[in-house]
Amino acid sequence: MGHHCCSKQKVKRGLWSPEEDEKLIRHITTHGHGCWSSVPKLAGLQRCGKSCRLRWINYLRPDLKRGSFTEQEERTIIDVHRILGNRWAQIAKHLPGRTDNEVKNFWNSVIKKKLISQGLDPNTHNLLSTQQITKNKNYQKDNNHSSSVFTVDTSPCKEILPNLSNTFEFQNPNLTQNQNHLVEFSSCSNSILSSGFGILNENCMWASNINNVFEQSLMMKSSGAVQEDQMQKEEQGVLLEDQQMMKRKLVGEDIINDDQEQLIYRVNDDEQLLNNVCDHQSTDINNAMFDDSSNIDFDFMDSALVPPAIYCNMNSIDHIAWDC
DNA sequence: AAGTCGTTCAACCGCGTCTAC
DNA sequence: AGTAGACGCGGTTGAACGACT
Repeated sequence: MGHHCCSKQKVKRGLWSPEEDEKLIRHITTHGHGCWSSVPKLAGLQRCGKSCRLRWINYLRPDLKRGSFTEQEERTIIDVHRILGNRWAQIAKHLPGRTDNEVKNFWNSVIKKKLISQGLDPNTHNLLSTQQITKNKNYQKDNNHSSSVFTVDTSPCKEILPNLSNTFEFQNPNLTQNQNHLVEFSSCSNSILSSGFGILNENCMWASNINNVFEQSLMMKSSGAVQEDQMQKEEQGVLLEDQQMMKRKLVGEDIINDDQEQLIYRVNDDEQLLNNVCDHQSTDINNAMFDDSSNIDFDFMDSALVPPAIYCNMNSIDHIAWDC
C-alpha cells in the first residue's frame, strides 16, 4: 500500500540508487521541486512524491553538512532538547546543515545513552528516579558503565566568585559507592557548564543555557503567530523588549532573593550581562519580585531552569532533586 | 570462514495541520 | 463549514555494517 498521494502510481521503495539520486537532483536544480506529488513524474522516477521530498531534504540538498556531529552541536542538541523535548525539526533549526532525521538518529543512538550513563533521564533531563537508577545500574553492570559522582569544573565562575573551590564533586545518593567513577563535565560532552551557569547558595550550583530559556519562556507564553514573529525577529537579531527586561531583572536590577535561592547568572558571549553580574554581587539584592504582567512564562522558567541540573553540596541541601 | 549480535541511519508509516476549493 | 489533497513531523522499521565468537 503506497501513500494516498501516489496510490495510483507504481512506486519503488527502499534505498535510492545513484541513478535515481541523479535524476532527482537534476530535476530540482533546474525546475525546483514545486508540488512534490508531481516531482516523480516530471523527474522520471518511479517513486512517491513523499519519498522524493524526504530524499531531497534529508540527503541530497546541497546545504547539508555531512559527517559526525561536533561537540558544540551535541551541546546544542542537549540544551534545546531539554527545553523543547522531542521536537526534532525545531531542534534541527538550531543546527545549520543538519536535518531533523539526523538529529533524531543521533539522539537515539548516542546522546540518550550518554545521559543515562550520567544518571540523567534523557526525557526530562532530571536525575533518574530510584527505579530508573536500578534499571540503570543493571544497564551499567551489563555494559560496564558507571557514573554516580559528578566533578564540576568551576573555573568559569572564578571571575565572579574567586573563593569557589576548583571543583565540586556531587554524588547521587541513589547510586552505590562501588560506582564512584568520575565524570568530568568539563571534558565530557554534557552541555551544562559550557553554556552558562548559576549559583544557588554558596556551595550549590546549577547551570543552564539561559539564552535558550529566555527565548523559550517567552515563546511558551505566546500564541503560535506571535511565536513565529518572535523567532523571525530573533533570527534578525532583534532582541525583544521582554527579553531585555527579563535579562535586566535576572542579572542585576531585580535579582531574586530568598533564604534558599540567590541566583546569579552569567551568559556566555555577553559581556554586558557578565558585567552586570559582577557589579551586582557586592550589592544588596533583597525583596526583588517578578511581576506577572510581562509575557514571560514563569512556570516554564521554573521548570526549565532549576530541576534539570541541580548539582549541590549535599551537606547544605541534602538530597535535593535526586529523586525528582 | 561463517554465524550471531548490536548499532547506525536511511527510509517508511501514520497522523495532525494547513490550504485551496 | 466541509472536504480533499499536500505537507511536515515524530515514531518506527529494517538493511547494511562492524565487532565478536
